Amino acid sequence: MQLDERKTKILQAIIRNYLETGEPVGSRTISKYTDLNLSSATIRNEMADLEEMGYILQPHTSAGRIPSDKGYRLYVDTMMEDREREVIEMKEMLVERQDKMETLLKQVAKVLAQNTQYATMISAPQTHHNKVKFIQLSRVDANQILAVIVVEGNVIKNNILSVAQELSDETLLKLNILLNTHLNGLSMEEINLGMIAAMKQQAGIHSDIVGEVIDAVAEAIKADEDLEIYTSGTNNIFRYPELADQQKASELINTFEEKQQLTGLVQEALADESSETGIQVYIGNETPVQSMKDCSVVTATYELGEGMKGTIGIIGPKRMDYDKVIHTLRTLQTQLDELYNTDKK
Amino acid sequence: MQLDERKTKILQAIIRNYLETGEPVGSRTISKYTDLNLSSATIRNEMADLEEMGYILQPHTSAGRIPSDKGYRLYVDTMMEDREREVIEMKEMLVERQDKMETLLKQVAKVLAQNTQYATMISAPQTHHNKVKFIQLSRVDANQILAVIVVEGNVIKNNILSVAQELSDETLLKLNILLNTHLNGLSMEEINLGMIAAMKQQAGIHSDIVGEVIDAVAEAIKADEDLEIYTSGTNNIFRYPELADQQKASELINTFEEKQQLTGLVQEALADESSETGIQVYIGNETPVQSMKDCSVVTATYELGEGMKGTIGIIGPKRMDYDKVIHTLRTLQTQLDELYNTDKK
DNA sequence: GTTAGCACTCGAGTTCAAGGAGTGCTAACA
DNA sequence: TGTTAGCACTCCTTGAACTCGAGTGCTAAC
Repeated sequence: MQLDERKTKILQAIIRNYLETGEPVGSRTISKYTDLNLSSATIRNEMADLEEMGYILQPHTSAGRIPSDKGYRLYVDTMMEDREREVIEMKEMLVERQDKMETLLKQVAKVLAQNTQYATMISAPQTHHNKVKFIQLSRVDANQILAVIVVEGNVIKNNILSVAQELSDETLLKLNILLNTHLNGLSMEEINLGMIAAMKQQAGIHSDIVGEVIDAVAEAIKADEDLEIYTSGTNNIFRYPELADQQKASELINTFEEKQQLTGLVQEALADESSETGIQVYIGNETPVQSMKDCSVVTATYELGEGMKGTIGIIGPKRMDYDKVIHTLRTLQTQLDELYNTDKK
Repeated sequence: MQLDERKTKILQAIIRNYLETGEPVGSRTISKYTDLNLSSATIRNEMADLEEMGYILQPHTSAGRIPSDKGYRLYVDTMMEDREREVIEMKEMLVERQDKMETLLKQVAKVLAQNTQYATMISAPQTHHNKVKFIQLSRVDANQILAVIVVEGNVIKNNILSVAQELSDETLLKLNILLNTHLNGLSMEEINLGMIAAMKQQAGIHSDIVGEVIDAVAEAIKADEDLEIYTSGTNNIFRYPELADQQKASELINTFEEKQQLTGLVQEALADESSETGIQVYIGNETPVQSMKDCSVVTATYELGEGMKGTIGIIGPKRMDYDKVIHTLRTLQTQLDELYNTDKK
């Protein structure tokens, strides 16, 4: 069987209607809804075909039809209109110039959740590919040393370490020079054992302290291997009856709380380069996170220059407003881009 | 009417039973449950009295009784046995030596939630009363300066600031000395405008840059005025049917997400010094957070030396296991204390 | 003061019928 | 040959009536 133009129009109408109401839609509704001027009987025939083809399904006999995952998929891939919508100017809300990355990301997640009425997540840009820009040890106390490491993208990590024996100003200066000459310009992965050994040797009598220091530096650098994820709008799921029952709500909320469960989403989004826009749509079982099998997930990757890539995700019911979500994410991508660039100036 | 011994025993039995089951408890149950050897009829008479006195109430005629807020209050204040319980050794789980305060607190919240099966929150110790210990400016780039501020308790704040004109090494050194001499040993509140003006003057031709720098420092210091709160176990509320309906669940989850709504709890807990143990119990409407009017909240303050005080909260149904929760919190208090002290070594 | 007994209340759960939305099929129509 | 009207059928939803049982309050007897 072929999906001719009329079938397409009917399917589109079914999906649109279902997106709005969340109720199964019957033939009579469609017959009035569209400009096809067909009777409900004809629509019924077509609907039977569409069901056979797997685009829609009936929750039970004598109920209307709802889109299947396959139907949504078709809709997202080919049937969405690129209708212009007023997207609330998120930038305005964002540019209160949050210096801290963390606050910015939290803010983005929140604004996005308010905007879309879905649950949102955003992963902090991964930085362990970034190069070390600057290292400094300073003495805070007689036996406490503060290590500050700045990497590209102005991400700052720091660590306080206790040393058994007091270091002189001179030693500290030497160590600073040693660390900077060896490590500057290297990415975190490039720092290896051989290099550390070499540095220890050069440090001479202070080699044990260097060891301590380097360990601390390495630790500070590695600290955020497990990526930070911020979420917002979790309780928006209660807006959609199909997700709001105890079982599902509990699972979803758990997923949002145990954020590492969301890493799968981030990996997937970053890995899949198929779409040039960096926007992906996962419908139902397509999503890599088990607890979201009754949801749809839209992810977008963003980039804050210098290769700092992160992922934004919107999680809602299958009948989410794909047009709006995708459009919003696009806008957000460009706005984050602009924000980063004006930031540079 | 007087609350004699028998009435007390019966009330206690009602509460105990209700804590376990969550169901209204009837006279027959009590008559068998206790060692009083009274018939259900007698119990009924006593229950009528207890109801009149306001300790218990009936959801509807012909249902059993449930404790009122007043009943719970009496129970918590006077009737709890200090029965020894096995509290799972949280310390073991904590002492994986989390250097970062943040990770430690998140861990505490999580372990506590797993332990008690309630929702938990923990506020980061407030540091703006603490004294500045160390300030350092370093040049990262031609026109980027890194400001690092360490305050008592080894809390580190940092900020990258852009300067229009490049600063020489010498200027930087001067500025560092200037900042340290003026600000060291002061708490954040003690830094005022007059002092800043004086510093600007001393900086001479660099006064504008000093302004910038000090603004940045002030900003970095003030950054965490709004206190950090970490939560865990939100979805535990679904374990208790009386909290799990859509309306309440949604509100509660929202409160946990919009963490600033929890600040009320923290303020209250820190303010109220009535109990020497630092443990407070809020039942139903007693809680300062509106959305928790159907819950009970137990808070404990903890102290990590050097005046860094924070708050731990456990939020559950009114029929929470007060004994266990309070006991667990006590243990946690001492363990955090020990952890801090071994940390110092 | 305690208890047995009994009538009564009220919610939870079940059954049943009515109502309605929606379907599939058939036959007639253009 | 495609479209449509019509009709019987299915199945969910709603609400009323009913039963059941837990629990109560009250009274009278012990």
